[in-house]
Amino acid sequence: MPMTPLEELRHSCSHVLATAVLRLFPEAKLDIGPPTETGFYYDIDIDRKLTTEDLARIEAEMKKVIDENQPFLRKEVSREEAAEIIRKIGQERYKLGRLADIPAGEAISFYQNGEFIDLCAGTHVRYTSKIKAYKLLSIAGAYHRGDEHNKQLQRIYGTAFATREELAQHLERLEQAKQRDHRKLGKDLKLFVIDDDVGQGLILWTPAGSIIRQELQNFISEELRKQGYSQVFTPHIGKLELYKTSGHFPYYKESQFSPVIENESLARILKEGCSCGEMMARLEAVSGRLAEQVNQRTGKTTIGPERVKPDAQLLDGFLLKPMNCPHHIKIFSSQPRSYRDLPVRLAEFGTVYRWEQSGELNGMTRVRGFTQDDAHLFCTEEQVGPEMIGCLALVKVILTTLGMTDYRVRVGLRDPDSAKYTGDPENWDKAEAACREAAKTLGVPFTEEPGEAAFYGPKIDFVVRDVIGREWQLGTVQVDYNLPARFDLSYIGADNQPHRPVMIHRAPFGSMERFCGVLIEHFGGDFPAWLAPEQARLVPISDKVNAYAEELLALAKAAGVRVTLDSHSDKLGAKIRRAELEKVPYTLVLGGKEAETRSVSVRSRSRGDEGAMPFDAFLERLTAEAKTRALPAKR
RNA sequence: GCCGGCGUAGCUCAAUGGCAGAGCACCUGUUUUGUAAACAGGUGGUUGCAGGUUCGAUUCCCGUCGCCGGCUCCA
Repeated sequence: MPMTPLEELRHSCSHVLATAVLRLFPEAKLDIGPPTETGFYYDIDIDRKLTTEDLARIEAEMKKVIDENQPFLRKEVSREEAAEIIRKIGQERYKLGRLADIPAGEAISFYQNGEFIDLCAGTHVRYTSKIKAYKLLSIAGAYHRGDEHNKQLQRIYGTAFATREELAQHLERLEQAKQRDHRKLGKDLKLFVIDDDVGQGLILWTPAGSIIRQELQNFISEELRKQGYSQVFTPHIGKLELYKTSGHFPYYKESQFSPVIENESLARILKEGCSCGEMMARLEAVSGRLAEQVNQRTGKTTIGPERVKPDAQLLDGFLLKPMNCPHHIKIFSSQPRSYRDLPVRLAEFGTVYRWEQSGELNGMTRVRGFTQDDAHLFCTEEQVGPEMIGCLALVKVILTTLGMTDYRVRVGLRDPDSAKYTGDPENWDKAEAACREAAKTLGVPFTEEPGEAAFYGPKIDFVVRDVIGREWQLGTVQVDYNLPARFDLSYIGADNQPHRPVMIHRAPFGSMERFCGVLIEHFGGDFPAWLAPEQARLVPISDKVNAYAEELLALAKAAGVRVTLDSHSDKLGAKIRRAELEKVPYTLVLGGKEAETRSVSVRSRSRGDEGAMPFDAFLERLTAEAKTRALPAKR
């Protein structure tokens, strides 16, 4: 694929970067330096730690390279010549491997600018002087070939644009992004906190944030009722046995909190003096009975003999649930089901816990405990298609209501070359076809991506692009033929024979935490009235009208409005400013005039001063706005 | 988990190998205000935590915890 002019510019800039680095640090070994969506980087292996001061030096050296106006010259060579050049310039360490990656028959080329020559498919701008606006941004560690078993190189990130104005705009956008970062706004607006004493990645929802979450949950619950879902509640833990049956433990052991071992089991193994290794082995082992059952239901050796131990050695314990499905499955299987009962749709705001690596945690968007707006649908083969469509429609309604219209849909299919998938290929074909058909009904562009499926079935993900261009995987709908077999689920069909239901997992928001995080940034804290923790603020201009203000406060509260009264002795301007900074949608100014006419002067955060109106009329307007879940008017 | 950077008042940020400071917020008083900051005073700190070097460490060193930017990962 040919590079766009901007990619070409950035790629050239990364060569200039490498040129400068080699001038300053001739011993540096280079790996690769491609353009990215917003800039470029170059991965460099060098013994000294690069610092931000080094960045400034490198940037200064880059300016010289650019001022030298070096032409970029392309040279096509044979594989042998290429290896020879790489050896000559002392860059064997990574470049020989990169050379080996080039498939036979493809052209092998070098690009040279000044003294610097690099194995590179191109393309480049003609002269280094074409690079007019660039900036080095940061240094980061990056594993060679993205594999954590390889050496970690130092990656220098930078960006470049065609003009200085565009570069300045880009840097300005980065600054704006920082201003609407949910971690900053979450602190400023007191939406959530994370406390070390509670734990990393564990969100404490403060009163204000809880209102937003509760409103979202109310919203989604309303939609679920319309669509025939049943609400359920299940506990935060489940026995290890349950997750051994489902296959989550120990298969995903690395990303789970350690199990809680029952006191009796713990006492027994302490008495036996078991090592930690032996303890883990016993925890992960299953009974012969379970192995036999699961293997029979799934029709293959899902649980190998090495994991089977005598019953007397097994340890009992509980797992903080990493998923809600096993609990919902147990509700489904708690009574006989007829085909007439299907589909059974069980929904829960279910909190799950996963052991994310510490370096991965990020505000509300990557956490260790989170609440999925989860549901599991148990249906017949024939119902998979229509149910999928229903799920997708739900996600669409939600995103539209919130004004999140910039999203794409990804149909995750199995990777034909991988053996990690469970279930028989026939079912996979059917499920993939159902996903594809359902996606078509959305009227939104979608991509099919092999390798993106879950191990138990294909899925449809909604990838939302936020205001500053980042993509977030939020809503997801997944088809599952695996768990119904592992749990031996059945329903009685019209033929009076047992049949295996199909499960659909779906979560329109994904998790409340991530979704709220993205939503905070989406609105930049300016929530629509229905979500705003504080919907209106009464601002008396002097304490002469405090009594009137108190009266309105009581009336508004009685009408269900989230309202406060600012009775500080500040001047009006200061109160307005405070309300603006706290992003309250409506500020109601009260003075003598208003008190006489039982009115309020309305200042809308999105539209400014709107003049006076009767208080009752305002209440009606706000209530309607919240009820219809209207989006804030554009400024 | 890995690489790098950073941890000073509730927030934003100063400062120094020698008594830790400002603005905002908060409290008190004065002011009674008409659409983005009235005035004055006051409270607030084991400088993330734990060691070491030193007469003396917030500053230098080691460890640890956390945060930030990446990498890896995300059923």
